[in-house]
Amino acid sequence: MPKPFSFDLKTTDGKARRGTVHTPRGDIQTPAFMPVGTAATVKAMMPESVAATGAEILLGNTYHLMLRPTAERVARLGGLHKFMNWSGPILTDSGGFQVMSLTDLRKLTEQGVTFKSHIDGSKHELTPERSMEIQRLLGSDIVMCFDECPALPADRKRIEDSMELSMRWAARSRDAFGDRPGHALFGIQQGGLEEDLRARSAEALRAIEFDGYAIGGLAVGEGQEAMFGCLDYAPDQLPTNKPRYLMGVGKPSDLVGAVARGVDMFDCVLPSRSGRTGQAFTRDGVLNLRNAKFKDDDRPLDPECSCPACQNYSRAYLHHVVKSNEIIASMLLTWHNLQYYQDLMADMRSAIEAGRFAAFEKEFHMRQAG
RNA sequence: GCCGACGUAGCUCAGUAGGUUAGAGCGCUUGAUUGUGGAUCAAGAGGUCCCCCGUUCGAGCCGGGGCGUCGGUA
Repeated sequence: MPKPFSFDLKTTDGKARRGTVHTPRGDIQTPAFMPVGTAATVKAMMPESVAATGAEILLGNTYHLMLRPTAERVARLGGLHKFMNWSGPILTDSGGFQVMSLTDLRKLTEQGVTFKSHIDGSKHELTPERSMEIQRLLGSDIVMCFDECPALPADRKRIEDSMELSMRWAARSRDAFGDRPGHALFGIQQGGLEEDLRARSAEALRAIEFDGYAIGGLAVGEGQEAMFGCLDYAPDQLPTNKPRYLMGVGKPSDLVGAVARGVDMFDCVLPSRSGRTGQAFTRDGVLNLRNAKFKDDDRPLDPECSCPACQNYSRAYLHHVVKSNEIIASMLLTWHNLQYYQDLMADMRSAIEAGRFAAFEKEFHMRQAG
């Protein structure tokens, strides 16, 4: 059987890596950005439009889908790909992040987490075993370990205990996942901003063996400088021959800095959420389309962008529909932001291939600042 | 013409026995947003309390007059 899931590292430039993740549902060129489609939809986007931006893989979410419409129903209806009309690979988060983000609605034990549904208040239990089962029912191509992720800042004891729990859960996730050719299981490194804890976490994960390794627990309140400080060593602690995925990151400058430090994959709600709140990422920095200064601005959002928002509409129009709360505002700005993110990743891939990533990084920062 | 109600922020309205710097919601002007609770949060600007006179130590509030809006009526 041909390698059903694999990673080819093609070339490196400094620490930056250019590779390809092969899956039965298609290849993913890395460094890659994965749009977030929490509830079986990238909000405000048709799946074919998401594909048109160049995205090769999407995220789905265990927690949200288990509550509604439930994993069993998705399975009965033919799996998540068919259900949401996305034929490419899908990575599913395990619900671990909601352990943190829904902190008021959950109870944490060694066994797992009990959530109170934010929809109707009903109780639901999530364990490593149940998370694996849900992600299998969804038909996820890249399954994430069930982990726990403390918000920062947190004291060392809390971070250490949490990391060790996540490592025990990683082992349980591995056992529960079993052997599923064509489907990958990624481990998630924790350890906050403590280098030795990160090292111990990486060691534990490498001993278990995964198809890819995520760096979790970052971009949770520590700031970019501290995050980069951690990324100066964290990726190096993970295997070189497997994809490295920085979870939940980030702003364009976060992506560039993380690629420079050896990260291959990203996901973030920022381009889609910001699109819905009027914020646009462009080659010349961030624009907030709510701002009154765009009322009479006849220029395109980003003249170098190929997306429909930039090709067919003015900043004045985008301002108007944002202020009027029109649905098309979310559609156009989300599309633009996702296009910009994909273009940024493509530019980084080209720069690495050409061995000029350092120069790219410099130019990027100059334009964003200017 | 007469009777009645009303007049406070851009809008809709609160405003407690008359008591410091007059409030709310929405809107407006900004900012935040990182493994999405279609979420949320933060900051700011904005007032001749319709006008005049009076009572009072002190008036958005009480009295008189005027103006305006709305309703009723002839």
